[in-house]
Amino acid sequence: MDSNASPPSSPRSAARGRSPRASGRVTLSDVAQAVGVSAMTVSRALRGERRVDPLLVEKIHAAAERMGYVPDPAARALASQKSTQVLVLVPLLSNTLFVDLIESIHKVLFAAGYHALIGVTHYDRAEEEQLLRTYLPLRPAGLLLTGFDHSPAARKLLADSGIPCVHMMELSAVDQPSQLADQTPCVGFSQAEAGVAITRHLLERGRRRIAFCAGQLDARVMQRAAGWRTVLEQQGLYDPALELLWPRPTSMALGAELLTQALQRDPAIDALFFCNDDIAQGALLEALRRGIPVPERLAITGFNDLPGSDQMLPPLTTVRTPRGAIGAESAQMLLQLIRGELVATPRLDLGYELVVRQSS
Amino acid sequence: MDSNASPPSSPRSAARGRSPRASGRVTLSDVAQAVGVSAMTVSRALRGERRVDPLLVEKIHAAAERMGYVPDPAARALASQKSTQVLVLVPLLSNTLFVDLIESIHKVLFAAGYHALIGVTHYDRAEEEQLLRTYLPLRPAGLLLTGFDHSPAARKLLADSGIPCVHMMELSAVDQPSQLADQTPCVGFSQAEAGVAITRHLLERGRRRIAFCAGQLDARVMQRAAGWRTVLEQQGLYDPALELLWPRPTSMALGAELLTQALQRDPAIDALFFCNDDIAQGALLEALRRGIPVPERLAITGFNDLPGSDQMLPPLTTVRTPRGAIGAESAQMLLQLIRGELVATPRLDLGYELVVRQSS
DNA sequence: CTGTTAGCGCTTTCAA
DNA sequence: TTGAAAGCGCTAACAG
Repeated sequence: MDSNASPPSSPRSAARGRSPRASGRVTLSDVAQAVGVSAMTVSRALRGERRVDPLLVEKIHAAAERMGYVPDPAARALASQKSTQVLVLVPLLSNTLFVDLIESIHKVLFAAGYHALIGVTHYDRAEEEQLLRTYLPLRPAGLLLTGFDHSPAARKLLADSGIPCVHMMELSAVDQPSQLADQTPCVGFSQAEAGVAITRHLLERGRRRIAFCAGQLDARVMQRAAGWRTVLEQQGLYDPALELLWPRPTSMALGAELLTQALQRDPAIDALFFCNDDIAQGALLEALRRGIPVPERLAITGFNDLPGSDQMLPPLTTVRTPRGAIGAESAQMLLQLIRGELVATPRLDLGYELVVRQSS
Repeated sequence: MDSNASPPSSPRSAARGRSPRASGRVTLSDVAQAVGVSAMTVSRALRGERRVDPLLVEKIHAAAERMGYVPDPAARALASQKSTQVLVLVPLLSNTLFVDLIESIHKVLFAAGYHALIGVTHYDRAEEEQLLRTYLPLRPAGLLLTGFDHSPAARKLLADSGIPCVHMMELSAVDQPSQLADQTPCVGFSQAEAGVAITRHLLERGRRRIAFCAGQLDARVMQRAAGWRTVLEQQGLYDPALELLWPRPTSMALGAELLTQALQRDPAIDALFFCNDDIAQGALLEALRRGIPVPERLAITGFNDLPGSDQMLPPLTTVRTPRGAIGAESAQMLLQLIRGELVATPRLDLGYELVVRQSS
């Protein structure tokens, strides 16, 4: 046979002009050729697989570095059916709570070579579902979702995808103490217990008519409400008129509004338990404006310990929620799931801390 | 030839058991087979290319829908060297400013079939550079960056990538009014002019000793400072002692601290121009705590008109920045660049609005 | 420990 | 207007 014979043999090797479709980037086989090994070996070496000659590994790393090789995530995702993206869905970015959550997630994932793809649901199950439909085809390596409140279709998407998923901020219900807990991976704390703690604190301070004021009535807010209600019912102090629920988003202005409404509805109210610090801050300022002494005439408490709560007049009593830790631990747990490792505590309770300042 | 003859012909067609590497998802050829056309036609039809029989288009859409076909972004990116991701880099998420920016970017991009990939630089050029290194290989369709302050290496990465890019929040410098402006695409407003406007307002209110108090000394803050300085110099009122610059992040607590420092340094100061609303709010609360009458004894102004500024005691005078519009217009401009369209105004000035409330 | 082969699912290119 | 062929850059699967 003539060695000048046509195509079949080594199609890429002598290719100087490259294929018309080539992207121009340095590829795995470029590096392989330079080092004098196969592309597969380079692939293995660069991914840090075992069973590659350490000397080769070194040479390959050097060549890759020198040639400016950067792996192509699309090719990798297509070939391996995996990506390094982790989809993170939060309800909102305008609450520092979720920003803190995201920051710590990002830190843990990034260090492990994964990337957070952030989606915002605006507390809307339909929007969450659409985001899942949009981003699941990207084959994220894992999912980090806020809460458990998903549409049935979203649940199905999640289940069908088979992608590991950790739920953040709240804990799955444990029906019977004697019974084994639900094994759905989740990291958070008991929102209901935190609601109980704040309410008990107000009772200890001698408050009798404690109103619960909330906006943005998501599942977690309602759990706090349940905690509050339980305590008041135990004490025979519960009255439905003490429940001020506002379905739309929270804001400082809403706090002023709810304080006004509460006192109009029942002037005997002596404490306001707000579901979030931002409305509590607004209420505090409204009290200042109207000359209502806090805490003497009215105790005010918030939730989450957001920036500025310690600066208020008076500083706001609140519950510090461990969102940084929740983000970090969720990401860590997800990484374990992605790697197929056993998760020791798939239902991780990180607790909360009552921060008593001068507003109560 | 025996029709039972082996492989070469139609390798995929009769494949029931599929290849061992197949992902299980419905592919383009599945749809093609169902409709009885080639995969190429399905590809064209689904992407809405012209020159496909309208009847076929309809049949193909129906089949795709029925079979649950979802395009594979990785395969698409690999084959076309394009993705639908747009990389959005912001300094911070804990400032509502950037959250508003992101929200409106997301809305515009999502509607056009693109997705925002959010990265946070923490005002750190090295971190920005690392993010670019990490995400540029994803072949984002475009880039949306905050400001113009990039490391030299980052500049090179940007230039080499050839990916369209719009800079947000500030405007490129125009050296000579008569000269053609720099054509780097950007959407924002003149930070310096806004600084001038606030300072003039304070002068009009009869203030003489106006301090500039800032944290997080990024380029935009320094431009506001320059505006302030220019005005004071024109009036012969400039004094370096009036400049209180704090390199670390802003917070309400910092506002309290800077107010204290300013009055210690010079008790004659009669106005404080804060670079951001959060520190201004902190200062306002500190004034309240110390019984300093605002604005009688001390005028206080902020920047950005963040949530809560209208709730303060007294409500805060500030500059409303058009971040929503900046996000939307930047995204729109980027889409034009991606599509190779001509951009009418590559340097888009969206202005600002002085919001005079009772603190000045 | 290393290499070969054969795709992943899509789109570019060119021909009909 | 449609299709066939080829390949984007990488890795799974199997040999050796």
